[in-house]
Amino acid sequence: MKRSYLTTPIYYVNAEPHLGHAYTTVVADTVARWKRLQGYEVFFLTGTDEHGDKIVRAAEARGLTPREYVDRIAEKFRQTWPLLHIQYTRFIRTTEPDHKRVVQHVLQLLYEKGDISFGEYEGLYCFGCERFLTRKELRDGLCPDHRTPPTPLRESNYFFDLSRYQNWLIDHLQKHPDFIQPPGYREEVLGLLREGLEPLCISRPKSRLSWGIEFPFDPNYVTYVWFDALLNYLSGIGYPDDPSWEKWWQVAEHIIAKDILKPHAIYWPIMLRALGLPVYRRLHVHGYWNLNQAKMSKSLGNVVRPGDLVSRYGADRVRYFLLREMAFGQDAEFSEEALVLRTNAELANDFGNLVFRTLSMVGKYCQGRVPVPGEETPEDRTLKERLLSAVENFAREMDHFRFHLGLSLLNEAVREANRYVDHQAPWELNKKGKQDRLGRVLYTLLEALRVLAVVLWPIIPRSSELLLGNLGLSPAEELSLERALTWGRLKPGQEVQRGKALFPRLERPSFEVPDREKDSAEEKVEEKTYPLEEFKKWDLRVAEIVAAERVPGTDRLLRLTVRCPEERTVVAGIAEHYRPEELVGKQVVLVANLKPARIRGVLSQGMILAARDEKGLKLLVPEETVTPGAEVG
RNA sequence: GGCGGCGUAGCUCAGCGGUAGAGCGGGGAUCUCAUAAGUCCUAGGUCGGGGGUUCGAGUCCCUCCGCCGCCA
Repeated sequence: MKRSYLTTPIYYVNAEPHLGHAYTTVVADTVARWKRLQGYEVFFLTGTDEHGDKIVRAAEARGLTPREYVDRIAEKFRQTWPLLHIQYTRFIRTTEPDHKRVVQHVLQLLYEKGDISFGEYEGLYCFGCERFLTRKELRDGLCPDHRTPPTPLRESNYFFDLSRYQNWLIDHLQKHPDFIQPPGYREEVLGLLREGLEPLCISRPKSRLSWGIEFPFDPNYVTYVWFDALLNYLSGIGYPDDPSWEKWWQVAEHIIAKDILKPHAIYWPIMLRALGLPVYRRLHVHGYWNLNQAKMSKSLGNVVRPGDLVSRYGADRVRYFLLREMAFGQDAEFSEEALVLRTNAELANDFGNLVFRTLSMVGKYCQGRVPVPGEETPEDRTLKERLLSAVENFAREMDHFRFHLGLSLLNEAVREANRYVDHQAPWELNKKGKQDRLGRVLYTLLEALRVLAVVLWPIIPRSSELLLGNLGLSPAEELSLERALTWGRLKPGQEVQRGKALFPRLERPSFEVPDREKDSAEEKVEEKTYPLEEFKKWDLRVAEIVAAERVPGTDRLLRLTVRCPEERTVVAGIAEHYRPEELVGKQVVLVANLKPARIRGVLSQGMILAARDEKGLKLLVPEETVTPGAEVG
């Protein structure tokens, strides 16, 4: 059995999930699905990193214990991934007892081996920040945050001696050129290694930080940062107790963003080496998404929340854009405008429309059944061969994480198919009653759709499965690369559905700030009707009320916490009509892109819709329960 | 300060020694099965500035300018 073990980093829970997390995880999920298509057994690990003083401070700022805080944020991560159709095998948290045991086991082992030493460290400590500052961070000799001089402080800590393994690692990198990909990052690591490695401080005294994993041989210290976090890749597959960990570890591939290259490319291999374990097989490093604010709608704000994007554009569109727009390894620009333009052009106009026009013609000309194909002509063969060869090249690119190149190859094949439709003109064949020829042309197109649906599954899983269903096929049967490439699986006579458009074309958004004066002048001459585009500016969604309480000192105001799907606070003037306790659990309609307003000291991020007449006020609610965040329109 | 990367058509980028490319956007034409979608034609950009190597340089070397990483 071919196996694959893929990991994302465990995400640090000092912030909520953002676009960068989403990208890494989408990549991992896509590769996992790609491997499954090829018949691999896959273990896909993701999770959260939950120790450290930043967590303690973030928790304090919200009046929570670290435990309460990490539970809350970890849950947000866990809930975000299904929205993007991500299917991981296991979600690991560094605060789990199993993980703690592994970390302690490893610390003990390395301590006994002599790789961990105790030593004194001297540095500049800021009591305000509760941490040591590097000289680089200082501004005019002062702490940049507190504007106070740092205090020189000595502290004893445990250190992991990296330098003993430096030459071994250089050697390993030279013998395995594709250990770190793309190659630019390998060069960077070799550069770092040539400069020499300092001992890595891996502890914090408990007096200063208690939120961590205790050293098994010294209860006065806890582990710090990387030692704890990196080991998740082992504890996540059951190391050392569950014997199956080894079969996964042999094929481990890590996917990370470039900001954590050093720990993954240097500390981690050395830790593994010190433990006497084989190093992972490969490290895949990607770049950053730069947010182009000018081309973003206002309501998304500074941090792009994956849940927001999905509720606006749908998971498949978002996944496609992320993989298509970024050359893996390099930085890329993110904007909603680019997302709309790209997915309109490639998913709606080219691919979606090819699907729709083909199924539509089969409906009209063949009674909605797979036609009996007539004799194959060179044109048919050419389309088939170009498509299959595009898929082969796509496979090569996918294997190398060059998703953007792979997808552009499939786009070329889609264009080829659109050309084929125009040249063969099935509507002409139908008029002239050339049934055999018509059957062959539409059969060829249906087969092309089948192949595309399967190979696109790793990128746009939901749409792929819908399409296979419309073709009268079962995804469970068809989702195999080998089967995809076997031409002629569709059986004449089988019923197909046209279905709805897979990727409805989106209006091109307007991101310019509206010119108020001009708008109002126009409104005066216009009647009080507005084009549809006006309505589409409003982001209306179904929100579920998870908490409600009166705003103190007011008669009319309630403070609501809603899920849509992210959590928001909304102030609503409905206290005269609804009691807080009867609202919890109710689904309502939220205006999600209203400018936030502070009402009685509470920041309200949206407005709840209600109808009012002489009898009072009634909230607008969906007829049946829907997914929180569902679009209203 | 050290190491590295980048700067090519309006936008996003490919090209890495031999007559400047793609996609999108824009402009024009056309079919009508289709999601105002498809298909066809169309962009004349000192390839950041300057110098050098070469028969010949976005493509190699040097230097300057502007961005951006990593390290100290």
